[in-house]
Amino acid sequence: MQFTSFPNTAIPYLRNHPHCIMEYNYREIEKKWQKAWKDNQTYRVERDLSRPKCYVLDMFPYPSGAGLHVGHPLGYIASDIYSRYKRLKGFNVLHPMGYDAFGLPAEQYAIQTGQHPVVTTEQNISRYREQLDNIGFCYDWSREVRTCDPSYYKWTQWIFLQLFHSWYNPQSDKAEPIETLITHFEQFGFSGSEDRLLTGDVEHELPEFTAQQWSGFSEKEKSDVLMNFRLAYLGEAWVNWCPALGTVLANDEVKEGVSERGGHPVERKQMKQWSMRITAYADRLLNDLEIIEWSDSIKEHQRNWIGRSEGCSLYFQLEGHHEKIEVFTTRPDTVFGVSFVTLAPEHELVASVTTPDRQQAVNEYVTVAKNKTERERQIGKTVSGCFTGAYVLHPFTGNKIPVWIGEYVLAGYGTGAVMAVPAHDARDHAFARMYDLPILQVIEAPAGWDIQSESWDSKEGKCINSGLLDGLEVKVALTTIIREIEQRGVGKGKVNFRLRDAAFGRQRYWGEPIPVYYDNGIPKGVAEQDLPVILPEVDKFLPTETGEPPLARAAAWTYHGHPLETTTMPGWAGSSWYFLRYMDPNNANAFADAEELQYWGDVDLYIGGSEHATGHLLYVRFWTKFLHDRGYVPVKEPAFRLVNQGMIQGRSNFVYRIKDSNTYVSFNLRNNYQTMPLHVDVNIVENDVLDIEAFRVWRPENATAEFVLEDGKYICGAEVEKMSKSKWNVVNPDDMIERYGADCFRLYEMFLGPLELSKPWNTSGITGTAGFLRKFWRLFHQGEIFTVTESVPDKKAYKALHKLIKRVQDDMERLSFNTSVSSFMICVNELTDLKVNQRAILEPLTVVLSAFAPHIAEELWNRMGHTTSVTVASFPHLQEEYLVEDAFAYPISFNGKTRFNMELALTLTKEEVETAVLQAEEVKKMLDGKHPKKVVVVHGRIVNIVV
RNA sequence: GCGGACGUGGCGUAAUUGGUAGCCGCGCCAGACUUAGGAUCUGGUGGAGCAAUCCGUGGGGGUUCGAGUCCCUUCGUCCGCACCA
Repeated sequence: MQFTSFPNTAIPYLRNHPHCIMEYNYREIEKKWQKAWKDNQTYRVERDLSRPKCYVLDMFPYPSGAGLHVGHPLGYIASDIYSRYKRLKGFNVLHPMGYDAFGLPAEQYAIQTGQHPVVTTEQNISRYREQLDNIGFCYDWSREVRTCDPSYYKWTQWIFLQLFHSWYNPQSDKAEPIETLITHFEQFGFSGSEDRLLTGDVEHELPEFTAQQWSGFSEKEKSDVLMNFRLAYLGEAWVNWCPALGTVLANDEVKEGVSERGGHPVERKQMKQWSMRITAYADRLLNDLEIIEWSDSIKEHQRNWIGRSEGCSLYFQLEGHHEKIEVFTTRPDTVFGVSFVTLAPEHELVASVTTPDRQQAVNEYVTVAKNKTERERQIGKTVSGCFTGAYVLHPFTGNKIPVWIGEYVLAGYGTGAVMAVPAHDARDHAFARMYDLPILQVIEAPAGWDIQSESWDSKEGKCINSGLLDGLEVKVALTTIIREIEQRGVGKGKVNFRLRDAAFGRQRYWGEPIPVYYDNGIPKGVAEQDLPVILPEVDKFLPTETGEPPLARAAAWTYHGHPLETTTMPGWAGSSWYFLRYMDPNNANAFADAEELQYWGDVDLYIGGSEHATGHLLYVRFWTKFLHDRGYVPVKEPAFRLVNQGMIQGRSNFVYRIKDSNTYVSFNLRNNYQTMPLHVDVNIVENDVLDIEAFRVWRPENATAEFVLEDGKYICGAEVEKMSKSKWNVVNPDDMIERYGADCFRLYEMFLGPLELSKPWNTSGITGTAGFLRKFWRLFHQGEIFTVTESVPDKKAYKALHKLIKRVQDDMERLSFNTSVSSFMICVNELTDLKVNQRAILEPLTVVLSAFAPHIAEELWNRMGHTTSVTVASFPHLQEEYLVEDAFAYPISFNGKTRFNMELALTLTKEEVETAVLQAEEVKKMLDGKHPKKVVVVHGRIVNIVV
């Protein structure tokens, strides 16, 4: 373990002047030790093969202009405590922090003010750092990373190039260099859409070619073919276009049809676009959820987002055309119930299959449907559709089946076409009812079920009217029909995913440049040795007059004379691998050294918000798996254990003004008047009592305010809302620390409740933890004098201490921080009652507390004569013998109801306890001469007498 | 609609394997010290009742000697996803 020696100046501070600070002066103590830790680089961490590693990571923040409120540090405090605990337990703990510094808000601000995002980002970062430093975290700041730093994004670009130069081989089930694919083409060519090489989101047709044809292709043709396989690729894609932000957004950046940042409308648009083939990893992303310890809710979100469904594709031959319509269905067992086929309005066959007489109606319908935004489509859930005039032939019966267009069919899922079975699908049913299409029952429904008025969607029942399937249960029918479909060559068993490839290009300035240039229209990766491609200066952070992204404004935005890509990477690029950079943050030759990667491995504990469930947490898993496939990192998953801290909500306070007056009525009297509730700054309210003087100066118009009081006080109303400026309920950690100290603040945040739970912030409770720290401090002082004795403590004192040690150990593994804080309180209460001031108790107690309240612990540790930091102490060894009891007050219950307690030696056996209990006077009285039916004795727990 | 989380005093919460429900803290009540208290310290505090006692973990049912904890059912709150074929 690294030995941290303290400067000599710190030592006489205490021993020579033991009485110089008599009361707990947190301001002085905290400032002093924060400086000492910094000067001594106490939290610096190096690879150390002699000790087990532990990697504790916080999701790094986006440094916004608003700074931190009390909700933000919750997870940081938890991870800090855990890190300190693990250090005391002998682990070499990597606990870094950095900034996710590229992103939209800084750029929007830049557009409004002309201020360069570098400047505002820098300012926001220093503000964040100041606030973080106040709390006394044990981050190794020498490892800080910023995603906007060229020495960092050089490697983000490098990883992009690896993705660009790789493809996913379904045979080896991993990513490989694109060269292995080229070799394959050179030898075997490509056998078209049935080729097993196609993976992920490659649904569109890629014509087959022979090896010979391949070698005859031009460079451009080869590039176009390979683009269908690269893991980072440029392709036509339906994207979420946000006109207000002037950029494309990924699916997870769109919530309810509007942009997550700013709430602007988003529309579907087909664009040439850089994308990430995350769909190639869909199965592994799903399956490996089994091997990681993440919360059920996050895993469920990811499963939901990936959306795996098993079924089959099925071709319907168009009558009078040589084309077929391919549908995807999870219910091929209902194929005999198909009464029409529905295409998405965007489906590519719509134009060619529509008959002349239907042309006008179809055109009108498609135009209306296409122009609707996603949001409008979601809101207007009315059934709508249009007949194309075309027919397909049923693959089994040969019957003619009409082809319709329906808005309820999504272009982006499956093949954009469905076989409609109205009898067994509620959506098809609604459509059929609307347009009076036949409803053919093919699965038995419960007796009395009217299939004409409601569909039977359940996967239960026997097949009827289904030829070869008749009499089979659904589950059996499914496998039977898929086999049959494949034998007839009309389709094949298939797994479909909801997950789409991720849009990667952003038409914005403040992001990593994509290291690609165009050589005669052929996209090529910038050479590794030329990285990083530095973000250029531009005159304005706006698109060009011709609508090109801001980077097109940069002078000489070229690479060896070729134009460079003008879109930039999305916010999630830099955060998809930062956990790796922390292991070796200053490496100029690699994103991280292989030995560092090997030593630190994966993140042991990752703490962050659940809002990243389907964005960051999916992408970081994807990139990790990719880098693993290509042999760059040893781990398959970035984080073994993930915990989502709950949100801290605001607790707003209200005052009640009488209408058209400047008079305010106290809460319980408000209904006697016509009043209007108004938010009042929670910082001038304590325990719901308004500080009237502060209120008068809060706003000029309040100077003359009058009050209707109750019991001489003005009581405010309260409500739990989101913490936000406009609601005047923001509580700033700096204010809390100024008033109560960082240690107190840390304890209180943890004391609020379980880490994962969302809860409102209520400042009143903090006096409890403040009182605890004073009480703790008083254990070490007699009046004004620091007094810790060498005498031998009472057994009871040892018991109190070891009870605490046991609790904290257990709690740390469960991440139950709130119960630990309460155990500290119990312990200090007990030690105070016992008047304990012995070193043998107080020293280990200080070490245990140091993980939670490091400043006060360091100070007292120092006062006890130590010249090294408490952070390099060892967690006290639990001695169970102090916890052993020789007697136990058995609760004696009758029929499960406890009546009284009986103190009995724990050496007594079950039988002896039973005898002793039955002889007791109280028991005889309760039994009133009757014989107990049964006596249950649980040793050391309870006695239950059944009468 | 589907999925997840959760319902315990006035409030935040605790109860580790099914074994004394309400630990710890806030608030509240009383007292001490004080010119004063939004300071500090001490004691009390689930509800009803003078009391013995009774009731009590959203509601109902079940398993068990024993259920806050397990099972079924129902209601409510929060969070996801949502025409995903």
